[in-house]
Amino acid sequence: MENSKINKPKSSEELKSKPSLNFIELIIEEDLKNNKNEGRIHTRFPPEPNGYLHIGHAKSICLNFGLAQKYNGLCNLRFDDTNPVKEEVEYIDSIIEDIKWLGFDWEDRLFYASDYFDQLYEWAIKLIKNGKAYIDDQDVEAIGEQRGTPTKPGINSPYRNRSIEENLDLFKRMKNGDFADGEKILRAKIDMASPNMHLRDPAVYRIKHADHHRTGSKWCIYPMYDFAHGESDYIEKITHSICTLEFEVHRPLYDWFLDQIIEGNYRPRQIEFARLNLSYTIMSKRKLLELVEEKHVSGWDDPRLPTISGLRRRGYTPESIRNFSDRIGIAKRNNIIDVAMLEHSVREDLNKKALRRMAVLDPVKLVITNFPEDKTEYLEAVNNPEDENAGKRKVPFSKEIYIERSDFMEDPPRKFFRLSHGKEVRLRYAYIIKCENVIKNNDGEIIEIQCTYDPETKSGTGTTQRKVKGTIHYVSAKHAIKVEVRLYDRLFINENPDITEDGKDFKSNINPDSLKVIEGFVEPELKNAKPLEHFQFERQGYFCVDKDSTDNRLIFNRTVLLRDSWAKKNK
RNA sequence: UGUCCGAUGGUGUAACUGGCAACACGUCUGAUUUUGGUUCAGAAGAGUCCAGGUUCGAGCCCUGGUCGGACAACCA
Repeated sequence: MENSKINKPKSSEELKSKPSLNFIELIIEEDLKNNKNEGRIHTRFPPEPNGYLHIGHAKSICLNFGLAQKYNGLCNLRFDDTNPVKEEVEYIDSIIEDIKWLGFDWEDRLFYASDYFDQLYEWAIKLIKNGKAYIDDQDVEAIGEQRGTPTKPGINSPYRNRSIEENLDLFKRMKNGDFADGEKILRAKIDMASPNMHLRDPAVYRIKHADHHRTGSKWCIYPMYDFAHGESDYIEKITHSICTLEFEVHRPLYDWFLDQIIEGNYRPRQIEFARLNLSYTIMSKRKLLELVEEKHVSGWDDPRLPTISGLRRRGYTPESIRNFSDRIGIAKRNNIIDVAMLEHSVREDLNKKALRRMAVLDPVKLVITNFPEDKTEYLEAVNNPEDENAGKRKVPFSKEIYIERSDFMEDPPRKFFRLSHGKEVRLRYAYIIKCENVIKNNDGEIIEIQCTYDPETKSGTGTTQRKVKGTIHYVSAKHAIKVEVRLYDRLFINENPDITEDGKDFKSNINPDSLKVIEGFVEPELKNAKPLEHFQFERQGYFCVDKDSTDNRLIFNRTVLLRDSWAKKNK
């Protein structure tokens, strides 16, 4: 009878019908099956407002909000604002803007840990009353010394066995402002010999005479993360509290604090996953701050930064970031994702959406000698071959045009499909031209290319039998708009910017050529382009209008290059 | 002489309660193409960290190693 199980193949139908789940979804589905927490799924995204959100946060946002959507649950936005000296309103605003932009909605569930300060204070008193917390008079150093090391147990504080009454009184006086910062601290009474450092009587409440962005001067004591976080989850009825791996060691403490207050069957569960790492990118908030403050970049929204606001300004779309998040998956092992994956996600999205335009970024003048002097022809051009609804436009064409310097070569290699002496190419949407002559200046630099065109080869007439291998883009000289173009490249030279020579820090790996500002010519259709609009400059890449643009001067940011198998082959 | 976590192609993620490894990115061919883009067709690339064990059968289970990561803030 056992044999019936032998060699039973999986049918491909079976495999298709079951989309693979990540380990968190596996946990959720198990919980659902057991009707845990009445079958509710409730997650939260809990940023600390001490910096701008980055692509790593986007992973977490997509995870938390995505899980809620998938399982018909809810996801709260909760600011973890328990440390007033590090947190600022500017960050709150940017975080809200970024999550909305990514396309997620917390409805009326915008919360702050500071909303719960009263309740948290009550629970702290409960801890004291139950003999689970005490006031320590020692300073940071003394407490640090007593904590031991991961391999050496700590020792008890001399204040560990104060009476409950004294603790209660002292705690109240802490709250009332009778003590200076650091003079007293409330500690959980757990186990100074625990192999888990976080269980060695961790801090619960510390004194900070600082105004809070929401509670003003009401408090001069503030709860620590470990205490506030789990209890806030409990207050909000969160079922799955998802955070990154470094909090794994905190989980026993998360559970311990919960144990002190929990009533009934409902209980939130902390689950950890591996944070996102991207090659050639720095993700640490502290280091990003450093780049901003030391002006290595123009600000938090510098298009070279992996911040959400930077990516937005660079020209990334919310869809591309969400798709990226889906693609990279969720697991517990440390990872470094190739930025090529991110770039693929934008190209994929922008290919479908971006209107095509012609732009010459490194211009050289080309004169069509047999084209009438004052004539302008308006040629019909497709706005987006991937989207019929995008329509068409007219592109001006005249005797003098600009083409890309790299589209002409005097000594072309094999398989060079562009212009060279005596060779022909098609001008996109226009005619086939033939190079007759080249004019150089005294330095040997080409300043003008002279060509003839064949009027019989006009695009779209369908009469042309002649085939040419290459098609190049151009902009009519007298119709061209001069614009600024910011060419971005990766901010760091190293795949892992943290690997440096001895004595140097990650900033020694900054790519000196991460930004090149140039002037180029674009077709007149672009005249009224608005900030954040996306375009594909044909044969070059995707570009996005920068917010620094004015009526007189358009500025484009290069989002990403087009794939270029020719360039790759010739590397 | 600690505790916790992890280990699958170059990268990342899968493989449902064990049934000889799939998908995506990347790479390389070729076709199509008025974007050297897109699209399409195809290829190469791992035998799952190591050693044992259980089993008809192990990437999945067990034991022991190895390697990597996290933890000693009155930060989150």
